[in-house]
Amino acid sequence: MEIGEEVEVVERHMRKMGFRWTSQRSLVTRTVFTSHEHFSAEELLELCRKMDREVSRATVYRTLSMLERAGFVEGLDTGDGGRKFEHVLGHPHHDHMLCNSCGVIIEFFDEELERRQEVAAKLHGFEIQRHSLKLFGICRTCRVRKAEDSSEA
Amino acid sequence: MEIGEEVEVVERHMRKMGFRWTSQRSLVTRTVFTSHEHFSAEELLELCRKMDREVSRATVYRTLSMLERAGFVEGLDTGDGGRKFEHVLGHPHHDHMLCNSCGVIIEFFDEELERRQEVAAKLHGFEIQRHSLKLFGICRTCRVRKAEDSSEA
DNA sequence: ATTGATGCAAAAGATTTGCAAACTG
DNA sequence: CAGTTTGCAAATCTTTTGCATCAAT
Repeated sequence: MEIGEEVEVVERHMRKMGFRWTSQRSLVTRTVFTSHEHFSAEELLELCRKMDREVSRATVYRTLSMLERAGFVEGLDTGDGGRKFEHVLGHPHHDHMLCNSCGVIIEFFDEELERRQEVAAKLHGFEIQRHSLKLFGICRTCRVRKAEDSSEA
Repeated sequence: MEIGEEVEVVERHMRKMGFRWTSQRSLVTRTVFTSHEHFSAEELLELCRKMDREVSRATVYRTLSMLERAGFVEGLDTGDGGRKFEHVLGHPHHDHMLCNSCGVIIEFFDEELERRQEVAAKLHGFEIQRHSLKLFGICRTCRVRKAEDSSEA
């Protein structure tokens, strides 16, 4: 799916929900779908301001939260109090590994993990609406680097 | 393990690490291990102030963060920007289900889930240090209540 | 024209920090 | 005693909100 299409899907959905489609909402939405990395709200604001340095912080925050509630964007707590976001459209579900050393975020998916979560939920009569699985640790690159550092020393 | 013992374990560990053991650190630690629910930093401050209304917010925050870094306390992002904490000593690892309706937090554990996470990590050369799995949805009680509400209506 | 959306600046909530004074080892 | 830790208040950081103005339908 190209970015233009994704933005149109969002626009149609928002209009259907009775929201107005403004140039700001279009800008923020385009920026969200152009960003193929995880971004914080402030980073999104900066990215938007590169296109239009007049957008207000409030509008970016409001639009981001609108996109999140509509399910086009998902928030990800980074474990240290921060939050990152990613777009979801045309981006199948996945979980995350976060490197405590370099901060990189790796996406992964495991069918069996998904299944077992449903099993565990059923056992408690719990109905899953969404889930969040994060593995915190050290990524391959950092492990290699550390191994090298210690052999050099 | 009784609360006194847990506090002693923490005290010994902290002293060994070269930290000083003050009345405030003892108070915060005792409060953390007395709390058998998930608490926010501000709630912990209030609980501590019930024992000693002189403790400062900064000290409670600093001690909490010290306990977290030492691994005696774990933080849990509630998905809406908030953070809750729980003590870990003598409290085996578990994951959480969070009810979006009533806010209750259910703890659960599934051996197979743990195993699969390791498998997924290995596949990416990633070394897990800790993980966080949260299922957001509706708990049994709320589901029953909703079913009743709709049949009454 | 109506009503929702924007921008601003102020407010709010959570946590951190600088520094003098108090306390621990 | 020396070096930590505390308490306070101010500073940060992130996000939200009130309200007058502007714009989409």
